[in-house]
Amino acid sequence: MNYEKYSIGQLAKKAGCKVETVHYYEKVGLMPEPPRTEGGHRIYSLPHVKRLNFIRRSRDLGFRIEQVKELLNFIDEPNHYCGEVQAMAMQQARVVQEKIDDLQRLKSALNEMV
Amino acid sequence: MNYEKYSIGQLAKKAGCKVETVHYYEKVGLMPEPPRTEGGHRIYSLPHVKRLNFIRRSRDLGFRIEQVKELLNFIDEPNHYCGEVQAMAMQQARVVQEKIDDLQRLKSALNEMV
DNA sequence: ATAGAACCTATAGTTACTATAGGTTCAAGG
DNA sequence: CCTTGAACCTATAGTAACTATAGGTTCTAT
Repeated sequence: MNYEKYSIGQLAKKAGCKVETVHYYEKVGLMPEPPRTEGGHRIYSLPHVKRLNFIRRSRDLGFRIEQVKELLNFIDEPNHYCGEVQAMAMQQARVVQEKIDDLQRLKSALNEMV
Repeated sequence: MNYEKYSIGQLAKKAGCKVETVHYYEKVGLMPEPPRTEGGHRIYSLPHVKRLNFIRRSRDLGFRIEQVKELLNFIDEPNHYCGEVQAMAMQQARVVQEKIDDLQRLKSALNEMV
């Protein structure tokens, strides 16, 4: 039952980003400070991989670091039942839908050219 | 038949961005150098408004400046019939579709919380 | 004619990385 | 065991895409 462990290089590779980017995300509080080896090397496990993948995808879709933090709150937060949290999730879902609509229009424009 | 004219401030307002951003886009070659008044103030018209709106929406969807330039090429380019241009348009359409899929997944995740 | 809002250029600061420097740790072969 | 080179460490500088500031000029509306 003890999970597989990853070095920062392996983690970065799995998420398709640079080691330095992971350092940066740790500094700004997007990624947690993980356990370390005796010598000080960072040790990651599966949840870290998933979290980093989520961050990368969100950033790639045009969300700011602060917005990604808000999105991650919904994942970290255990009480989804609170009305305020639900309202925020709905608001974010609307933002996402607007982006989808914009992309659909862009795709149509591109396809019309072909 | 002579079109409505806009100052840089009016243009920026219509696209929901800052005057400085328009200056920047001109510097990096996304926006053209427009005609000027005697005194040197920039004069814009409707096509500029449309172009700036397109740039802003694309940037907001996570496209880099260089990618936006490529997308604008499809709009500026008169010969859509060239096979190479069509292939590039199709490639871009696939990139856009991937972003749409990612956003759909994110939206589902958010809606599941509500 | 003039006051003040909006414009001009140039430069410095911010965000989100990305690259470099100079040193330490780890792991694989001898 | 020992060494050697890849991967890691921290800290700092550089880049992309804005954003803000400074110091001055033009435009517009009384």
